[in-house]
Amino acid sequence: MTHTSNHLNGCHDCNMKFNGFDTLSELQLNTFKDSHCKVEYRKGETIIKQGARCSNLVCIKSGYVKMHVEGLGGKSVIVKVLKPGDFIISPGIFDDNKNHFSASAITDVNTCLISIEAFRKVFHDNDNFAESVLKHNHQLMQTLYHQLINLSHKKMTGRVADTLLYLSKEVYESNTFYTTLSRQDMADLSSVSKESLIRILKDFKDSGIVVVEGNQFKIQALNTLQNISKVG
Amino acid sequence: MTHTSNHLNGCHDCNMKFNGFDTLSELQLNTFKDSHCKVEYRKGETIIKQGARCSNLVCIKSGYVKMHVEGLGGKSVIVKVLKPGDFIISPGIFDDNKNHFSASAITDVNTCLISIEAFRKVFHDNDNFAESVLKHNHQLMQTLYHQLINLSHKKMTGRVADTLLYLSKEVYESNTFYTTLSRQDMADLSSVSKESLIRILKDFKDSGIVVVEGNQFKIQALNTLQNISKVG
DNA sequence: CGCGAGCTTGACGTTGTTCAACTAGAGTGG
DNA sequence: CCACTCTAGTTGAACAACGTCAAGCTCGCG
Repeated sequence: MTHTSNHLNGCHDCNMKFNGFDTLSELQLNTFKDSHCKVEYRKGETIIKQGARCSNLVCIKSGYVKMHVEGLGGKSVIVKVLKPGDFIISPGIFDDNKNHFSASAITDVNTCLISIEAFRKVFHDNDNFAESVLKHNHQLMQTLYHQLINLSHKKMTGRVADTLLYLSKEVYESNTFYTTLSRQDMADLSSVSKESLIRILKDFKDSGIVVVEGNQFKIQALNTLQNISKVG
Repeated sequence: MTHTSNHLNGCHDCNMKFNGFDTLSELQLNTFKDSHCKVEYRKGETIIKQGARCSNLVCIKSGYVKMHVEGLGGKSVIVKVLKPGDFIISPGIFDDNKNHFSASAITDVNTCLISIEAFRKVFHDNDNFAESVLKHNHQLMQTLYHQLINLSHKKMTGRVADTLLYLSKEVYESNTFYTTLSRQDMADLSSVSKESLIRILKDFKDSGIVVVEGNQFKIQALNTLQNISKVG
């Protein structure tokens, strides 16, 4: 053994935090621990690059990460914002071994990287973990369906309202939040141009729906916002 | 046993055809066979209804099925067109047990329905099957990413070109094909209005890129079409 | 103090949806 | 066999939505 139990206590803690890791035996946790790397990314750094070979399962211990798909002409769509406790399984793991999206740090981020081999092994050994993984996948897929509807049927105001609600409910879990996402990021999350996002944010601000102070947001009229999101 | 081996020969054949079913043992195939129902749907019928509880894994033996997400005001997006050999695992199976999309027959369709319990059992018993399922999932997810890019970054002509290429390459596997998708369906697949789809189709026809005769299509200038798709 | 990156605003043109009218084919019932 | 209706497809014109461009602004930082 190259690792002692003591040396890895920190990592043991970090493994335990993730959703779906609860079905793992000591032995399986050790498989992860043996393969893991603790890596810290600075704000702005790319963690996963679309098109590159995928080599790791990325677990986020602290910080926030945007998961985005790069399209034509340098444009991209942000699919999801990840927070501590989330992990990223690249959808190429059992397929073409390539990443089909990118992930970038939007704050400084502490991660625990687990090798694909270790992941594969545990996936095969523990059917309950396999179920967790599939479930995790399905939830991501539901996010994607939701995004599809958003993009194709809602107009800008609805999508921006959705973004604010998403950040408030799912990501920062508070009616008031400070985000490190830039306006461009928020635009990518809503699939509108940066300028349009700004204009709509101003509208919301002028009509007293939200308070905006730079990157500090406060949702004042939750109902109105939810209604805008619903109607489109 | 309520089923004899003889009685189920037809079904044994049908199970064997599906991608990812190759890792199943005789015993596991029997688990599926015991739970299965042969059901025939007529063109236009709903096979899976979004929001309803999911009760089956649907395997398509013959015919074509559109998989679509229903949005606001009766609008919907078609995510994928399924053909013989494909199967549908509802993303709610290990989660909220609900369907997050609908599936409808666009021709008469023969299906083999396998109960979720049987699926769950085999998923847990056979780790290679579990891997197949995850892989299947990942491929679907890649389709969704692709769609996201399409919707947010490409304009109409690019999306319609994409639809034609998709139908030609992935679905009907030929440069000339007859589709049972209506114009509205094709519009939903491209996320444009029916009127816009028709206009663009006319443009393509007038510039000699495709030959359109009702629902019969022939792609003449593949390169041009691919280019339109690429540029957006 | 001046520079640069990100943010904001306005004006403008394109894109694509909506509405309405018209057409063609496929039943349906007298 | 012929109106009659119903649905799907098609076309045109008007309008709204949205992105792009260009300019000015703000704030942190050297």
